Amino acid sequence: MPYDRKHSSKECTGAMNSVKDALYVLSGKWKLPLILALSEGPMRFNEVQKALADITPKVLSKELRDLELNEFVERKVFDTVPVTVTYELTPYSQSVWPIIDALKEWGSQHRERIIKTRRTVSTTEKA
Amino acid sequence: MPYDRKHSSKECTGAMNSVKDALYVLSGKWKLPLILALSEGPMRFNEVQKALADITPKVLSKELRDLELNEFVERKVFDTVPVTVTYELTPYSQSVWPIIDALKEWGSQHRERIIKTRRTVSTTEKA
DNA sequence: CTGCATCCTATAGGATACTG
DNA sequence: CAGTATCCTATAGGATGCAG
Repeated sequence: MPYDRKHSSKECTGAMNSVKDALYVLSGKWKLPLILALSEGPMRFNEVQKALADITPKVLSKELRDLELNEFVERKVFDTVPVTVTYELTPYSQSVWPIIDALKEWGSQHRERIIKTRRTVSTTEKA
Repeated sequence: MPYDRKHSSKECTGAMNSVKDALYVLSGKWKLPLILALSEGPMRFNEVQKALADITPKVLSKELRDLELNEFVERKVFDTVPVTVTYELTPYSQSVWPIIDALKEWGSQHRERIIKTRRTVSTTEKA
């Protein structure tokens, strides 16, 4: 069976590692949607939660801390009563925009074609 | 920090759903790397396994079936002895290339900055 | 060679309740 | 308001062995 290799596997391995690395920080159910949500501007904890619709505080809290760690998000505490906390994107976070954009584009164009292999209901319809 | 990313929350919700949908099919540790690997041309099961380096047959098998379900990959069986099976990308799979590309680009540019929050070692170094 | 069966672990993610 | 604490489930992912 003769196949033809399109390019060297060396190149591919490098690319593979890059993709894996990116995936490492950005994959998961919430990271990218979270960044997308925050692109509207600084938001408070509750507002973010509302924007994400179905995320629980525990998970949201963890995700935000992860994003903070990787400097995508900055957390600001205002000494009011009661305390006010906002989350906003860092300039650095702009670097992931192409990814979100590609995902958004793809999702909007192929939504109908998607075959659900898991039972998790993602968005549009609930049952 | 002024960004230009402000837009109405309506738009944002739509975008969010698109992103979630895309993530639904494409997220996970292997889907995208797998597609990247197969971009070299048709490969046999063992070859794919080698290309992915550290994936087990069970997982590989499942991932390939998922990709097949969503028509990113076509499985071809050749009636030889022993049987030969190849996997290759469908034309449709090209639609996800922008995503892989964005990921690859981002990964290669920000690799050094990544903070590992989990102990899973993704690629470049083992410990 | 291809890849399923079985068993197992880790972790992502969630429900619910509660606190400074 | 902004989370944390606790408990829990599902799933991703892995190890090993075997079968067509």
